[in-house]
Amino acid sequence: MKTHIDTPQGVFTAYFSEHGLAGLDFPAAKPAKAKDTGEAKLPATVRAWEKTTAAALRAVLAGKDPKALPPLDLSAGTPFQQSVWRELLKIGPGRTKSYGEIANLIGRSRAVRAVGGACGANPIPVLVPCHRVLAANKKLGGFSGGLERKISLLAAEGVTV
DNA sequence: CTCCGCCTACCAA
DNA sequence: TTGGTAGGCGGAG
Repeated sequence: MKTHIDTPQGVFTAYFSEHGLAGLDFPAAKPAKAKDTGEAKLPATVRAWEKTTAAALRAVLAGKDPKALPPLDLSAGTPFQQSVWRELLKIGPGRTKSYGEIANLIGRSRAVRAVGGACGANPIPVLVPCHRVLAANKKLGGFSGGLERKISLLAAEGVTV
């Protein structure tokens, strides 16, 4: 199910499955809709997750470490992608790693390019910090959500490239 | 099997 | 330094 989360950077859209947060979308470039009243119908569990998600999201956007994350439902990804995403969760605010380092950490030192693919397939940007992964030369690589966003997120954490 | 990608290391200008 | 490139790997069709 889908809900909207208000942040200083705009309204994000969160998707929840029966297992937890399954996806997150950046605010639409153009303001699609203004309000959402469907939240009143959400099950208590989902509302709790949403609350945690909102707090965590705002924390990261502010460059801080989220105290707690909602349960994440990464089941949509392949085993390889999930291992990459779990590795990304270990990167703290203001810290970065290269695609090659991630590859090493998950035991696929040569699968560098594949790691990039996994990052691009990340369904939960921001909370699963795909933006803290830079190219080998410590330069910006790419970012499916738009390089602008990657730059902003890093800037909020005090990282410049 | 083929094609593509948020990569890299390497080699030629 | 900049630019082109081939290798390597997982995912999608």
